[in-house]
Amino acid sequence: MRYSHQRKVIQKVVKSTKSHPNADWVYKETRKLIPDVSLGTVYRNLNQLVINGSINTVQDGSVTRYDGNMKPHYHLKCDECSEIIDIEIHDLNLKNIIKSKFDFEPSDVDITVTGTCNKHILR
Amino acid sequence: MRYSHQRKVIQKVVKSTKSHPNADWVYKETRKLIPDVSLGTVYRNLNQLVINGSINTVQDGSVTRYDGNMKPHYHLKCDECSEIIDIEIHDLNLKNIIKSKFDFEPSDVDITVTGTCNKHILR
DNA sequence: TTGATAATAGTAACTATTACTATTTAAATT
DNA sequence: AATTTAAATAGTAATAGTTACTATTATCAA
Repeated sequence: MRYSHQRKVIQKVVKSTKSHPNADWVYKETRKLIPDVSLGTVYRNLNQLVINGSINTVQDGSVTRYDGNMKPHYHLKCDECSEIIDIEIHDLNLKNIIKSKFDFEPSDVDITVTGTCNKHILR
Repeated sequence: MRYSHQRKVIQKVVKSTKSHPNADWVYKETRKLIPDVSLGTVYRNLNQLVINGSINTVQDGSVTRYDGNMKPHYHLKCDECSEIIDIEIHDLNLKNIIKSKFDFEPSDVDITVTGTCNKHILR
């Protein structure tokens, strides 16, 4: 893959936030730095960055969000404010459970817990 | 909600399979039984069946699939054949872990494990 | 410096889904 | 049983998110 300034900026934009932005947000942020970048370029580069392992996706209903956090982690999604929060849980051992119990060779475990985040829990 | 023949048939179609079909498959199957059913009717009724707790959804990338299995369960998705398989794991205790460790009130846990199903594991 | 071709901007097209509207149907009321 | 009412429908248009296309521009190897 050849260098491109647009891709470098798009990667920086995604890595700059923990908000799990969608393509449109990335497009708007990138336009602040490269005013005539096109939406197609943003989509193409987001896909390429995912393929070459620089960023991840989080599926939020039918829209794809992007995640610059490359450490293994899971997601909490608040029903009230739709915020997506990264969490790290180790020793969950889910891959081994699945491998032994279900005759399936796991490559990736995706966990999303929906509920209410601390901003909306009344105390 | 008023009775409708279309909705009854759509529900039966979804409940008749473990294949987690998308709306278009449900539409085609329903047309075999009600030839002039419209795609809009299928979507509207699928959404209503989800709301009233008769069926569930599984998000498969950007397309919504439907699941007649109402027992608590998780999903395995094969990278080779795209098949989605229901699995039951009990005592995973994830809600309690999250509640205690992350200041978040969980309502639902969604787990999808991608990998290779037994049809494609070479032995 | 030049040549090959990957990447781009801008736009059109596509896919999954929802919205709209005149007509039909379920079911409550007479 | 006939009438009324509003929910549900078929058919179609519209929308949102994303991908494809094409002429032009930029990277980078020779």
